[in-house]
Amino acid sequence: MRIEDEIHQKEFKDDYRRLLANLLFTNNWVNQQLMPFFKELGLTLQQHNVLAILRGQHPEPVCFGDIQGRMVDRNSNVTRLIDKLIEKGFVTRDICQSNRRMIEVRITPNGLKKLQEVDAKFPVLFESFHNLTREEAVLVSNLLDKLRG
Amino acid sequence: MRIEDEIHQKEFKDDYRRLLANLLFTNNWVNQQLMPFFKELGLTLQQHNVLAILRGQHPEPVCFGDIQGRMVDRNSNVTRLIDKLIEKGFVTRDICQSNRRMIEVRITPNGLKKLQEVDAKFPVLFESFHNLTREEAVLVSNLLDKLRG
DNA sequence: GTACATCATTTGTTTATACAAGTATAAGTT
DNA sequence: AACTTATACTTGTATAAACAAATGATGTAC
Repeated sequence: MRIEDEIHQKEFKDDYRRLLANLLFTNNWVNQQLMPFFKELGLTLQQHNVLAILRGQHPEPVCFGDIQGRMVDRNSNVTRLIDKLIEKGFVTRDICQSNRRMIEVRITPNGLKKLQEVDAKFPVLFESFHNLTREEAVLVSNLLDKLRG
Repeated sequence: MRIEDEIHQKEFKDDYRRLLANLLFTNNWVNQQLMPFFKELGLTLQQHNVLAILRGQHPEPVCFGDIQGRMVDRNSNVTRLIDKLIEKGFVTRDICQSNRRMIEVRITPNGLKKLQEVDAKFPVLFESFHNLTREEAVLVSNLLDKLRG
């Protein structure tokens, strides 16, 4: 469905403004599919992002700064995210002995199990993305890279 | 800059997951340019969106439902957005006489002036968008339309 | 015209975001 | 060693998002 129809706007002043509206609108659209998906699994999008980062380094620990630098949403407050994940038993935190300012975060077996649960249900989540061919997905992704400069 | 480098991830499992990460990341990137821009002008992104919708119908009023349906971010609480805009003197609200459940919202001269102020500074905001050619902007926009189905 | 469903907006509550300021450790300087 | 600066994380706070429930006006069925 064209963005003009989605937001009941006849036309945009130029193609760049149309793209801006489309990006923001599409992001909301994506989020509204992601949020209930992750909620059902007892995670938020950001919490899942952190777990995936930790699994990527497992069994090595990751410190807060590295987590932040690898997160899709850079504005997340890592301290509070990790607090939540500890509550749920998905990660552990320890003071790094070589630099006591840093915190070593590790994913637990329970955290890994939760990620497998997420992975098992991923195909459902990605159904809508297959409205684009693989080639188109690559094309959009590369153009977004170009947009950011 | 490639999304892989932005979030320090070597590779993605598939092109669709890469696109998902790229969409979310790019949206955050866009927002971090938009937010300070609008903040400096005393508006939020959603408040500006409402004002632009009202200007589109001016001098006709717009009711809450129509505002919601035209907003880029559908989750916004229109009641509270309008409250803020009234505080700032940019809109007025009146009960619709033909259907007293509805609220007629109108943009004020001050609201129009604020929008002109925004428009005057828009070119700066859109500089980064010109990393894409007009053709590329159209292409991405159309592919996003296709993605949503 | 009373009862019931629907519609348009409002309010409440919980959680998350944005941003600034604070604390503790480490590293560099004189 | 004392002093400054930078680093890595924490805390506080004000605002906004998400979601459910409530209010009040209108339309519809009987």
